[in-house]
Amino acid sequence: MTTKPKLTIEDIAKAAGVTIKTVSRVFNNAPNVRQQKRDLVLGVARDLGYRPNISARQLASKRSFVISHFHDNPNTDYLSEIYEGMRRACSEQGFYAVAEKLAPQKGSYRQALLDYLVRFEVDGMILSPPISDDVAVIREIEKRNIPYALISPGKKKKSAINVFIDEKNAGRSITDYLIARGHDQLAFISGLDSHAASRQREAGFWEAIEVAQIPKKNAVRLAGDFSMQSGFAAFDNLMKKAPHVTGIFAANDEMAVGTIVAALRNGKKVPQDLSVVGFDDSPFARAMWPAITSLAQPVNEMAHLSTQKLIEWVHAEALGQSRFEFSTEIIIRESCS
Amino acid sequence: MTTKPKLTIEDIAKAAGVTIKTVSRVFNNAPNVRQQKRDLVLGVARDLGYRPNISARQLASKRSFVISHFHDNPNTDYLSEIYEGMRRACSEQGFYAVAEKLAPQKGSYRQALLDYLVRFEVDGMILSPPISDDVAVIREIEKRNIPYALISPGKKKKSAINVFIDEKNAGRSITDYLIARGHDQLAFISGLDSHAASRQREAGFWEAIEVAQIPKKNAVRLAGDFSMQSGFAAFDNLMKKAPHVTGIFAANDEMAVGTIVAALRNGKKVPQDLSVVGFDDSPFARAMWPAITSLAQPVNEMAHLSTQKLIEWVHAEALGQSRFEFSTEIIIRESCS
DNA sequence: CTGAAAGCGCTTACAG
DNA sequence: CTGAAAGCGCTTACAG
Repeated sequence: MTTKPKLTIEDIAKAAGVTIKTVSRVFNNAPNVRQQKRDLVLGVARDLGYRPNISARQLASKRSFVISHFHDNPNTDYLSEIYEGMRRACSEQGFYAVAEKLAPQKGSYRQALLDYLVRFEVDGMILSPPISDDVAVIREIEKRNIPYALISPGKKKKSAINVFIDEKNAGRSITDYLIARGHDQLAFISGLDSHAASRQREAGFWEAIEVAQIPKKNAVRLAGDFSMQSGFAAFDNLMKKAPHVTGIFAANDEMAVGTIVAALRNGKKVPQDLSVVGFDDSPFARAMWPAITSLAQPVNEMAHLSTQKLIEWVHAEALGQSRFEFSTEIIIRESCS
Repeated sequence: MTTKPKLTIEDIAKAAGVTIKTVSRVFNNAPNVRQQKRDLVLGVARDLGYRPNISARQLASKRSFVISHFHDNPNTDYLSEIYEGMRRACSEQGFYAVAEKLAPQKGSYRQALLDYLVRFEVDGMILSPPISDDVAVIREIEKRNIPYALISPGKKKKSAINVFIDEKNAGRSITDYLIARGHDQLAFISGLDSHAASRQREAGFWEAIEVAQIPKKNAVRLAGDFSMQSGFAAFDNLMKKAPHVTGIFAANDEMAVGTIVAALRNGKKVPQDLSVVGFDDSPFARAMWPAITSLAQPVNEMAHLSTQKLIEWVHAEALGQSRFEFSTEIIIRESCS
């Protein structure tokens, strides 16, 4: 590409009347610079349109300035929210965001991760479910002292950044919502058991039932795996096991969609004959007809904060606060009456 | 992160008994190295586990080694296929793949693109629909002499890499499929008119009808915008305008899903009462119930080839072959009888 | 065609 | 706390 006369750290130093060391410090958020000088340098840099050269920083500092999200999850809506949150935080701080999909055919997570870590020498990693609970992966990362963040882990790690919602409480509140609308014959469609979130959401479901003093026999658990197909199957199962159920809580929106489609095929109207609520507030939930009432978690913000805290950790070379809980909300639409 | 003793170009040069210049040439696919020496160097590098330091290359060569996909398209399945294809090609060649989502609230494409180009100094860009037909964006890229590739452009550019399928022919062939199954009352649900692909698929639809000598009045066009909601609306429209239609070709799978859901809600069975085919072979098509017969295009491969050719262009500093057509296939499932 | 050296734009010990 | 200098690992003119 065409190279216009590129500003260097020296140009800024001269223009601000300081040494390049000071400029370097300012751009690395290092201590020992008076606020006044910091503002001066930043002002000059902004006026001149200076941006530090990433390659030079990488080479000199032996850092990669790469934050990587390692994942194996077919939910592209979820993944793209994470990527977008990461990308925002990275771009604010002069880092690169990389999303690495694990190709299952390539062998084990562990081997793929190892290859990856050796290759890119990332400065920080973000893990999302189900990898955020993969002890072998976490062990490899810790062995290399790479700062990392866990999004929605089943088990929080003291030595990592943990960003999460209260899954149980979320499951509880959306079940409370079903109950408040008058439903007392309920079903829960689970996700994959390997995702801690599914188990926790289920715990919330049962808690709501207990608190509302609904007899346990009036509630049923249907096994799913987060896929739309498992939502179809769950509905079939429901018709066999508990056809009297009127309120369903699916552990994610895709299964809610599957359940609704299956219900329609069987001549049931949603929400008149059957109320269905989902989880995630995915584009799906908005797009479906009827649009799906769903519990929303701020995935984009969670990824953004994870990345910010990760970058702070990289700079400070020490982990600060390690737990960050986000709140959720129920987005009310038409699938539950 | 922990730094193990890092191999440099000098270590490889010594081990192979050549100068660092030769090693550098080998890793840049530069000419003037005998095949024998090339193999020797690559062999030594592989044995020792050497990888060139990207930052050093960037700094010395003034290249960024970044290939960027600039997009504004809500279809995350499509986007993730593109990203994955790019990422594979980049990782094979020591480049970075970056996906940049245009935040619509930030103002015009053009401004966002400018900010972006200045900021990252990318070595190559990939544009996908609808941006692959945005003349203002293309003008800015050409002004800066940045190599770029267009995925599925409406108008091919001689000065760019064009990777595409024959959209019209694809639309023709899936319509032929509907006709061959005995349907002679047909509907086409269009996508956004700003996407050339939708117009071309429609042209194929009408061609098939003409060739099959089906009276034009037996076919109808319903306006959609690629969203699931527009599929719902299209079905409603269809019931008003042409309730006798039995075969529907939706310009993408999301609209096919919407149409099917709407049909189910209205007590119609798919495919018994209504056959529906889609386009893209998205995860949606596979997951729906009934699973959707759809025209598949190899998006991942298209992105992979675009990126490979882009990197070749960057290295050679000249554009080679500029047009690459991919073939498509119909994936037959249950939504069309 | 090949070799020795300068240089890319930063960061980081190391003296002062 | 600050300044001058070395150095990160490559590529690229520039002499030979």
